[in-house]
Amino acid sequence: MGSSLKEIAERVGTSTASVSIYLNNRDTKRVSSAMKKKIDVAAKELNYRKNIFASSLSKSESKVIGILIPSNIPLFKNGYTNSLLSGIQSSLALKGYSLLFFPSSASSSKENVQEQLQNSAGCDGYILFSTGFCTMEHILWNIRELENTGKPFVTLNIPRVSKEVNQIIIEDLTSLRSLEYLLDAGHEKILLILGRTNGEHMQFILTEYRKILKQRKIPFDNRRIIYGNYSHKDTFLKVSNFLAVHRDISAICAMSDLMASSSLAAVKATGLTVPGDISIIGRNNSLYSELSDPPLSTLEMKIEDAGRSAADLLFEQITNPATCRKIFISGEIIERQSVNEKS
Amino acid sequence: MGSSLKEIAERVGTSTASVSIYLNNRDTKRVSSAMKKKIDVAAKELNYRKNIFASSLSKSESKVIGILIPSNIPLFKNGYTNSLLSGIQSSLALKGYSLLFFPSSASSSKENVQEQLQNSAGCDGYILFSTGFCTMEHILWNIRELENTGKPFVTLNIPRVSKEVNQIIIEDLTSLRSLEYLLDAGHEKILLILGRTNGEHMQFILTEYRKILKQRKIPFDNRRIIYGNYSHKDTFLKVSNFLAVHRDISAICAMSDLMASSSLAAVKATGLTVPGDISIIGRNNSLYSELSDPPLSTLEMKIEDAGRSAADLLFEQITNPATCRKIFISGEIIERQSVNEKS
DNA sequence: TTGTAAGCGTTATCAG
DNA sequence: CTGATAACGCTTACAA
Repeated sequence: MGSSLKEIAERVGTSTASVSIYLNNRDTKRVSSAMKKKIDVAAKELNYRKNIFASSLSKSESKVIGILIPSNIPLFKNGYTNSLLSGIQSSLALKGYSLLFFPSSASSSKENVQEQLQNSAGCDGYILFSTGFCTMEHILWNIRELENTGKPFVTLNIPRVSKEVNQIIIEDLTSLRSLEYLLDAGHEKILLILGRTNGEHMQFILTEYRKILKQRKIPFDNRRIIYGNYSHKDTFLKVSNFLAVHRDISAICAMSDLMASSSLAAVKATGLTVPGDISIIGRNNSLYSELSDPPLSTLEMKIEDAGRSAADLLFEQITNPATCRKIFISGEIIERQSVNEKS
Repeated sequence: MGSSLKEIAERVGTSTASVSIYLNNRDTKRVSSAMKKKIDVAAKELNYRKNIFASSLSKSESKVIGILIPSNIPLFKNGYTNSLLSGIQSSLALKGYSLLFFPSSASSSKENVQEQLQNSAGCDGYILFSTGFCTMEHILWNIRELENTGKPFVTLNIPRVSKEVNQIIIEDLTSLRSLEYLLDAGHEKILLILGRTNGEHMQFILTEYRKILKQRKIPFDNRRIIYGNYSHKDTFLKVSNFLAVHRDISAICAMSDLMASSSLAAVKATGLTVPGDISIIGRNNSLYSELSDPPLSTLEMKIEDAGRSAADLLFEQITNPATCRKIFISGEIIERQSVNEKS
């Protein structure tokens, strides 16, 4: 039952100072070994456990990292975000840090982060996420809020920002490397499957898309873009509808493995074969791509590495504050059996 | 920069008490509206944010729930655990609770929880997970540790325990309902694909397995059990090897959708068809089962519901401590296109 | 080797 | 309406 240092001290007849010091450093010379034993016994009997709030307050160091996610949709549902988190946690846990996830009920991504930050003072640092829903304006606002805390923080999953902030930049977040891979394989008529119509990420990708087409002198055709909402059903339906009308494409480039899988299902359903008639490439190297029949080639984005890097960078800034850094994570194409050379 | 109530109070010429009370209740009558405005200005200028550690210490209430996971392998990697967490978070966030994940470096599940608990006093409650790796002995030990904290807690993902503890019992964790479904469809020679050889869950399932076979007067055949380690490669390999020798089975019952998908791939690779030659059923109703070709029938376990229930029960125990409760979550079979009636 | 006491930032009580 | 002040439980000088 919530015992305190004071209770232990009283029981063994010493000061809280001695108890605290011993419990935090069993090798201390400050406490006699007789007293050490007594403390051990009392601590066990009283079920002593350190109060993290008292300790953090006293030390002005909490070993707690606040995770700020600008959305109030349920956490831990998105495979992509989970990989990021997994990377973060695996690295930070080694260094003895806990992770704190705040509640939020606001509706905009801006207010969400603000709300989470409201009761967060005392954390040793923060990691700021962004999602596909965020606009650049909100992202910058959130960064400003975070700067005002005076605590170290790093941003993750956000397109490159000119501001002087610690950033892990997942290059392929805004690249179309997988599209270029198809292009290099000789495909020209390609169906592009994006996630959502809104959000900053997709804007970057669209810009990139036009740039690539221009470079290769391929006309831009609005009809060859589909928004699959990262949903199996949506993607399946939209690709099916597309194929019912347009059979002239030779490849599909999807911005997630899930949507690639769904496209695969749609292609098969129309009687076409992969990669015989249509080549498909996904993104993420998630299990979906590996389990598909045929296994899908994909753009592995090194998401977990990104999470780990974020943690490492944050740790660096906490222990030894230095000038801001931007770290780039670049992925690679995983070749499996869903892409053919186009002759 | 970490400003405090005191700074605000000094700047506007009042006491910390007034500032605190106003900031926690904007409608208070204690503070004059003139003073309210001044406080607002100062709070904004100084970037005031409440220190969660000081506040929690003072109130003896933190609005923080500790999540105890008896393993130090990276979190957020397992789809099953993530669903549980998602359910928990979605419910607890509504009630204003934060989630705290502690680091741990120990090797045994018992020491892990102990370590996490060590610095955890001050949380308002705990949720104790168990994994397939835990033995019953460790689980019970962990529960005892938790009882010693005197704080409310609920256990999740643990087989039913006779002790008086709050428990969310996921019935299908230890059921073989999907196997019975195949049996009911007329299949008798069934390949059972379990996860791991160790851990308490699988022991329960094995016991259940023998019981069911006995009831139906089907001989137990050790060779018809494969351990897929929840791994695609392992499962694919082992099922392939199995089929190379034994072609007499008519169905496969896998304890995860992933392993079901992998089995499907293996079956197809040998030239057999699903469900023509072999029926397959998975477990979890994850996207894997939906995306497979053909889509796999599966046992939906209502994992997220379990997480939500855990959160709700914990909240109930925090706000209005009562006698312990055990809540049962039962799943249902999702019928898709991978199971045929065996004539 | 040990005890005393100040302080961490909030909240809550109580007297005005 | 308001200001002192004593908690909350722990850490850390500083003294002894």
